[in-house]
Formats: sequence, C-alpha cells, structure tokens
Amino acid sequence: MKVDGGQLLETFRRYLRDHSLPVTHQRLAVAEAIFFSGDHLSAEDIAGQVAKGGAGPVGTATVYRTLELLVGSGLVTEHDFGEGFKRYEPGSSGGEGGGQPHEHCICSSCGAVTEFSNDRLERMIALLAEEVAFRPHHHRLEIYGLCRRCQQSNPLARAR
Amino acid sequence: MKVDGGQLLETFRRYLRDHSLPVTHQRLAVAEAIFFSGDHLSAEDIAGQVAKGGAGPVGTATVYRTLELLVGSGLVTEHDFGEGFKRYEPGSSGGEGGGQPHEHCICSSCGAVTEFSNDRLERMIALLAEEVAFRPHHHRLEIYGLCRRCQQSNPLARAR
DNA sequence: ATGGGTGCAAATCCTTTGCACTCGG
DNA sequence: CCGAGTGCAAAGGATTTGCACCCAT
Repeated sequence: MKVDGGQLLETFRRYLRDHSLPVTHQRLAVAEAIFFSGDHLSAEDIAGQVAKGGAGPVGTATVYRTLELLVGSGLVTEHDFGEGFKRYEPGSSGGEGGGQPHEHCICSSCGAVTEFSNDRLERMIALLAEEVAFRPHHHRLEIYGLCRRCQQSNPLARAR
Repeated sequence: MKVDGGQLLETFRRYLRDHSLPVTHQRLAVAEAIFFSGDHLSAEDIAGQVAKGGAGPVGTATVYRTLELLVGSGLVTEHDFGEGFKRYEPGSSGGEGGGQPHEHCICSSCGAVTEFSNDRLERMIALLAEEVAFRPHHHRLEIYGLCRRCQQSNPLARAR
C-alpha cells in the first residue's frame, strides 16, 4: 500500500497541535523529507534532504529530536538493519497513522530494500510466538540476500 | 537443539590451528564465556564473564577481536536487537559449526530471549522473498512482546 | 511575553585502531 | 627467536545532552 506524503504531513501537524507542541518549520522539514522520500533514510540522509530543500539546513540534534516525535506519533517507523545506525520510513504498523505490517529484504550487495507483506506469514509468526508462551506485540523480519538487480549484474555473487 | 560447549570449544581450537593462528588463553577464555553461557551476551557481558573466570581479565579490544574470529568461523552468531550494541550466541545458522536456523522472542519488559524454530516458517520466508524477485541468503526474525514470566507478574502490561 | 524549540559543541556509548610490549609455535 | 596477539588509551561514528538564544503560540 502506498502512503500519501501530504496526508501524513497533515496528520503530523494535527498531532503537534493536539499535543500543544509548536509546529516549527524544522519539524515540518524533517517530516517532509521522510514522508516524501518513500525510502528508508538514515538520520544523516534526512539532514541532507532537508538541507537540499528550500528552507535552510536543520541541526543534527533537531533531526533526532523530531524523529523521536515522529516515531512516538506512529507516523514513522524506525528500523535497525544492523548497519550501526538507524533508518526511518513513513507509515507504521503499530501507530494510528496507518500503514500495515510489512517485511524487508535487504540486498547484501547494494543495500537496496524491497518490501513485501503477507497475512499468512503474520499469522504464523504470532502463532509460533504464542506456542512458546510469548505474547507478541510486534516483530521485525529482515531477509538478507541479493536484490533482483544485483542477481543480474553479478549472477555468481554469493550473498555475504 | 542444545549445543555442547566443550565440543564447540574443541572446534574453535581446531579452527585456530587450521588457520595457523595462535591459541591464546584469552581467545579460549572469550570462547568459553560464550559457549557455556547459553545466553545472548553483549561484549561487555562477555568481558565480565571472563573476568570472573579463573584466568585474569581480558582487554576490551581482545574481546572484540576474538568475537570477530568466532563469528567468522561460524561458531558464534552475532545479533543486533536494536539495543545499540550487539549480542553473541553460540552456534550458527550459516557456518560450518552446526546449529540451525531459529528465531528470537525478546521480552520488552525484562529483556529475556526465548527461541523457537519452525521449518514451515523458514520455508515460507524463503518463498515470500523469492516472490519479490529477491534471492534470500539468511534472515533475522525478532518478535517483541512479553515473556511468560512478565505476562504473569504484570498481566495488564502492554508490551512497548 | 514566554515556554518550548533550536543550534552548537561537548559528552556518551559501543566499537575500532595505533603502538609498544609479550607470548605461542 | 619472531610474527602475531594483547593491553591501553586514543580515535571513531552515531546519537544524546547542556545551555544560551530564538520563535511559534
């Protein structure tokens, strides 16, 4: 499912208002960068996107502080793909913001992220957790291997 | 499946010999700490375990350097549960060292890790990746929620 | 006005690296 | 012996925090 950036941005404004938090242009700039990227950006990527945008650059600290807000609001999901830093993506599986659970395939060669979702998988995961007396809340599934492009360009490559 | 620490340790010695690497007591101490813990330890945990052991403490750098060896040999698996640091566990899904693919349930309340494995799940994951033209190599599934103990001690708690 | 937000730089946290010294083979 | 291993401390990268100043409300 595609998420509409503009709509998410509007929801964020409302979220801020509802929580009596100032709607600063820095916050909006950071939110926009994520909502309209459609990709999984790092904090640094986000700062870069914002800097390229019309409004001036935003301090690193502010980027992180805004990310905390966005993740807290459920409008943005935080991912840790084990690269030593986090990545952020619009939409959420848990929050009120919309989106739906989906999993990630991360290319070991070029880093590209492919997504997919499957109800049967989600159900099975929940079930298996319950079988070991665990009450699942949310989960992360990351598949590492080669994306289509890298399979073609390097057919013999072994995923790391 | 239970892994025998002593056997893993022996395999590690052989691995070192086969690669013409010195078998130092520091390396063995670090390996032991992991092989006999049965838990998912952080680098710091490992250093602590080693320090408590008979032989003297081992420098942080050595712990990390040995971990690299162990992970490289396939005798130890590295995990990143998004806590900001890594954890290590004996056995491996990929290496020659044995073990088999299994997934983790991480308690959001107490941090305990429960494991399980399921063939059907493994197959489904591989299949779903291939459906989006991705060639899977390995994956990580982490389920966050409440472990049995924490469900009982706090029945109304909502997993974070 | 005015309380929170922002930027900068200093501080943290985990992990890596440089280098002189020590030890296993 | 000798090259690789070790410890210490300094360096690194991502993220957080303290504090004086600035801006939405």
